[in-house]
Amino acid sequence: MENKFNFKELEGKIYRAWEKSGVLTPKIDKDKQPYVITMPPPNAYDRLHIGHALFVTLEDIMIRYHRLKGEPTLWLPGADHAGIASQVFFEKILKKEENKTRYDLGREEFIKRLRKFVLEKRKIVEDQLRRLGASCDWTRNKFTLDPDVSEAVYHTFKKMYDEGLIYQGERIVNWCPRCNTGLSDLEVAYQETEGQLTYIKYPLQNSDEFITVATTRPETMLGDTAVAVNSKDKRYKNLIGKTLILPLVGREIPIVADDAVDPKFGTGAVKVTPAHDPTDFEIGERHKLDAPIVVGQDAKMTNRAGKYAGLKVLDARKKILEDLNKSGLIEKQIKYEHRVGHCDRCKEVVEPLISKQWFVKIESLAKPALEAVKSGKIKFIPKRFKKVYLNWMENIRDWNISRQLWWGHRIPIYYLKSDKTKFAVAKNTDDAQKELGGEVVQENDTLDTWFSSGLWPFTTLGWPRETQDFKYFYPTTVMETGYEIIFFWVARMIMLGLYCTGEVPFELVYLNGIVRDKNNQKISKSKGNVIDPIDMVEKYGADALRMGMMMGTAPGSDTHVDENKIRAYRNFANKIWNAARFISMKAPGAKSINNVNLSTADTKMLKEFKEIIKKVTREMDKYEIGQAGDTLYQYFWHRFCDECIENTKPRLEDAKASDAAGAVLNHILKNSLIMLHPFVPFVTEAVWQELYSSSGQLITQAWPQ
RNA sequence: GGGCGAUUAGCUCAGUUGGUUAGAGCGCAUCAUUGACGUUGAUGAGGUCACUGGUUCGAAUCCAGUAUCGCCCACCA
Repeated sequence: MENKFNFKELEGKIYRAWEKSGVLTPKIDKDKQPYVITMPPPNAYDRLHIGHALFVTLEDIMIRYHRLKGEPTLWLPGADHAGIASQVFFEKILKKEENKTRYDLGREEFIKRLRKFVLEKRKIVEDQLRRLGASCDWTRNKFTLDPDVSEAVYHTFKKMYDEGLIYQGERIVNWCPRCNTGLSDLEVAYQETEGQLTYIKYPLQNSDEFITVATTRPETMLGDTAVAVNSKDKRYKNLIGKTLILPLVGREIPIVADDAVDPKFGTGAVKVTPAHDPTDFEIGERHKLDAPIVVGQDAKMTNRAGKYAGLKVLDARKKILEDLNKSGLIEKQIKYEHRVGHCDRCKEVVEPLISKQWFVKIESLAKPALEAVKSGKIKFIPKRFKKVYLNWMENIRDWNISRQLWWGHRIPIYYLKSDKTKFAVAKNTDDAQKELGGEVVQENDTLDTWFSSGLWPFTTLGWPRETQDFKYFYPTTVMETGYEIIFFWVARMIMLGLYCTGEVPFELVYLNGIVRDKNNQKISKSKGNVIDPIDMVEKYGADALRMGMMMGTAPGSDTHVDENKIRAYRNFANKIWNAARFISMKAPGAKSINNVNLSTADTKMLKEFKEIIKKVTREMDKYEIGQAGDTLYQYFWHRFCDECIENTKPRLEDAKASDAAGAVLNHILKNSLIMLHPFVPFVTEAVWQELYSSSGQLITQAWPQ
């Protein structure tokens, strides 16, 4: 053996051996309970980041542990088409390299090229997963746009539509002018922003009086169709029903009573812009008000904005304030902290505006999803997220599933060309034509990526077909993912899982935290603090990175990457290697501990080791992974190496004692390798091959008892 | 406005049914070294476990409150 663990040379070979041997593919054994994790599919187009390294490490540890225990263990890998992110990313490349937009290429060509791009990138992602040591079953690898997955998506959409759970609605959605699509409520991040609250006077018709309204968005006044006051507000009681003249526009608008208005805020009178504010939209519906759209999807003023048409929102705001000021209609302006919605993806300010979108009626889906968690059918680690989930689920609102994107599952709705009010859900154009009896055109929108992601635990197993995989491996065991996507993903999987299959999609939700840098900053490209996990693998080995990711972290709490820490665990991998090297030199071919005369020191060591086995097993079963890693690290290095081996050295040189001494060291080493294997799979496998595998068998020994 | 989390060594963090001298990594100090490993070993410095009160034979751990920081949710314009 070399005097160092040569991870650079060995890791690739070892991974290939795992993959080739077939151990990553479970054998279906009806007498055994399988252990199943569906991997959260990384975005196919993008390299893995350090957050992936964390989840890969945790999941691989869970998977390898159960595989070593002899359970049929499936870790199903895949990749996500990541609608918005991929499309926006590719559009940027297109712009940069060819100075073209997607419209220059047209839908078909754009998708064709993007698909090619994504499928190429996906290979890189898969290779990176291998380099991290992910022992997933590549024979079952999936992509969210695979034909069978798309088929399942269609099947679900159709079922939901037929059962009245999908409807089209024209209502306020959050629109991202940069991504050029509507978003769900979840995809909007609100940020405290310093703004101004402007008090504007709206004159009463045929009177010198006026009502003052307060707004943070003066430019939307062009789309005002009423002013609302609380019916109980004495100040305005006499004015309800009267008419105001909308400044700058000259339009007549009514004063209406609506209890959504808080009399204590501002002046107690609210300008109502149904097309550009969710609350106003509702007020508008209650009072049957018009909803003129004055801000367009490009975040510029529309033709309805008269002389302000074409101006960007902020420019229009400035101009309007100037004009109001000239007319003496601004009562005052005060500084005001308020929340402004930003696109979760690109950070652009979102515009709430009316548009036509497809929605999922969520109530009937949410109920069983609540129950499954309340009853404990699905458990959370750490427990506190159960409450977070329940709270969100109890207040859930309908889900906007349409996106004005090209990249994704195109909504399987077809309109009759001659009469667009007639449409049908169909698998393809031919079917649609048959059904509608004429030329058809497909809906332009695609489905929210999370719609297909929500089906992931079972589409990956062949559902809706009653495949052997689906019957045996579903429901899955663990869903391990980040707490930041509980609502986006976990909640949707639970709802759709119960809806589609009638069963929970998984029994346990294990949530990991966010990876931060050593200054406690979120890792992000814009902060320039990214650490490429593959760089770390190259420098210190995958085992070291894995240890660095999981040691000292508790479930659900944020974790820090620190190159020093990773370096330290490279030393640990090397320590394992050298302990083995020493034992292989001094006690090769050792006997079994059952066939030697154990000294009292030996029995003591073995007894202590048994305790360690129990402790590690207990911790693993409770998913205290960081704890189990720590126990093993401490034991192996500071007990086994520093004390057991050191103290045994003289006995190895003593002919009378060397048999027993060698047997004990080998026994402990061998079983330690098995227990360490989920954490540091490469070095343990390498050592195993050197010491305990005569013909290349891999570590498949049962977990020690 | 609600909810949650954090506060432990110079730094970043573990410490999950309350139990002897509170741990790790990095950093620091002294010493050792042709020895499985210097990617090492030994020894050591460094902690009023945020604060206050309570429960208990016993509290970093349980309870109540306070402070600071952070996160999430929410249609006050």
